Amino acid sequence: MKISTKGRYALRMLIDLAENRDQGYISLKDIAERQSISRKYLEQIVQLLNKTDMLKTSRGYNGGYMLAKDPSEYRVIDILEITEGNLACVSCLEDEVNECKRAGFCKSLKVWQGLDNVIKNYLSSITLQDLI
Amino acid sequence: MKISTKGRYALRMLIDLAENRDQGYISLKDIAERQSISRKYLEQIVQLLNKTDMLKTSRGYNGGYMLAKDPSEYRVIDILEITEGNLACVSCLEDEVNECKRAGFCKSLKVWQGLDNVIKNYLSSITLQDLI
DNA sequence: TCAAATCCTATTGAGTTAGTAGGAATTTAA
DNA sequence: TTAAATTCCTACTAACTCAATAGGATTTGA
Repeated sequence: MKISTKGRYALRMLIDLAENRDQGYISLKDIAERQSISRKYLEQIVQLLNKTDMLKTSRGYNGGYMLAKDPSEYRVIDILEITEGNLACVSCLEDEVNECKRAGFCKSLKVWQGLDNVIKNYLSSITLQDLI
Repeated sequence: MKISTKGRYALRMLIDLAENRDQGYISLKDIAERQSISRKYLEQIVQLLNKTDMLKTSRGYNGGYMLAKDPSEYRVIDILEITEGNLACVSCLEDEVNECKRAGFCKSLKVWQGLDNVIKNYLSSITLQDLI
């Protein structure tokens, strides 16, 4: 029941970009140093974010990344779903339709549905704006 | 960010015991069959619960397990902490005192503290009584 | 042209998960 | 007294995930 380094580092990176969003493009080298994260590992994580429209990128000399939108438009839940994968706390809640044969009579299911709700409600309520 | 089979199976086993608590000692064989869980695996999980005062045990012929207390006294959070280990959503929140060097200025920490709170509040609010 | 940066993909050691397996100890019924 | 049914204890393992490391291709500004 742990958030992995991918999700944690991604959030720290985006907070860093939000804090420095008046500085133009920020290189991974700078972020990696400020955040004490391996630059090579951060490269992989940023590619996950880069598949979405969250970031603007500049390659080559003086290149780097910047936020594509206002910090208030980055919900923590979206950041984590991109980097951690499905946030469902049990696998039978990963899909829209519960495929588990026991779903119809499973007494424990309501625990997981409720847990899923409080987690997702909470993470939906926070944006980068709240963290800088 | 998943609850493992240990926690899920333990909860299902205890719900089963709560539902059948007027039937005397219930064998793992019966529970394993009703719940479609490997008996041998369930043996390991029940030993985790058995280290606490949650269960009464009878060995030998016609032996089995029963709840030691009223279902309302079994909080889901306690069941999961015993079987899953520490439920903290990030490792820096596992101990009473946060040992992370970055804790003093980490902007992401408040996300994890808040998430930890909503998870633990929710899981503390549910008992076996609510699930039968 | 060179240096600094992103982009892309392969590999790997360590740890975790979800069991399987075998047998010892205990208890009751026949 | 013996056999069967049960818990108790511990070792093992295949598959998977995590957290990087690594090497180089590509792009771009000075």
